[in-house]
Amino acid sequence: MPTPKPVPESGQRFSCAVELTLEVIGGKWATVVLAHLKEGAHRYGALRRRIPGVSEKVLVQRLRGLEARGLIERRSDGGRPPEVEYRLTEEGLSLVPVLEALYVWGEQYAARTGVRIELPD
Amino acid sequence: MPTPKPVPESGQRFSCAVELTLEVIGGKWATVVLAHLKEGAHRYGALRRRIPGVSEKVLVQRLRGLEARGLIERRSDGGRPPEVEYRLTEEGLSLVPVLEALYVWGEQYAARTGVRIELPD
DNA sequence: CTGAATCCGATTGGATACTG
DNA sequence: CAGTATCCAATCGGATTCAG
Repeated sequence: MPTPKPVPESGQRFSCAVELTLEVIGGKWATVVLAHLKEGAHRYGALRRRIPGVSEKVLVQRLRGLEARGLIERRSDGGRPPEVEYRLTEEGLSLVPVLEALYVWGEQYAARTGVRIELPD
Repeated sequence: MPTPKPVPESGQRFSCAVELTLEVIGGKWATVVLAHLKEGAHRYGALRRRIPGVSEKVLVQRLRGLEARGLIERRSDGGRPPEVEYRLTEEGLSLVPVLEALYVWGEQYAARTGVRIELPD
């Protein structure tokens, strides 16, 4: 696995490995985006439809942030109308076990509590 | 496993199981607290020393929130000076695979990037 | 020792309108 | 189609002080 680019803000202290992980994939939507990309490459519009709860601004912020961290890759064909795809990088693929764990727990919690998860599409 | 108490805010919509998980254990410090309690019961002061990056206010907020969600239990002996212990509930124990995944990824990322994790104590 | 209370700034998130 | 640009609200988080 190639070494990823940007190490978290130097000068920061981490007292637990979980703190570091959260520094990289924390926030309300980063893991949701990654969980969808785990299923394969998605176009921008497809991500929007699959994550209706996030605003465009925040979605783009997350995509740019994850790209800067080397977890996802953006591919544009440069045509008109534009066609842009996002996919996990090799580095991003290393997160699959984390994303799986988050997904499985959510499913089980939903089943236990009766919370409904309504998939778009 | 007993059904936990408070289902996330009714009226909210979840389009992916990961969104639901994040609703329950999202935020900057919740998983860090849980990861320490995964190793066994801790007194309040011990948690503070192990998580030097969090302020007292936020630590107490997280402890109260996780308690309300039924993920941790607070036990006080009522003496003076007081002695309070926190531990994972059965419900909280269901999160262990998630916490493990977050921890393992953080350790590997630290090794790849050279980030140092400095344990207190 | 285990908190509660207060004040405040920083960060995040959301609605809407606009563009190549 | 895939974004930008603004403006604003809400939440999160930090430092400090006080208390039983």
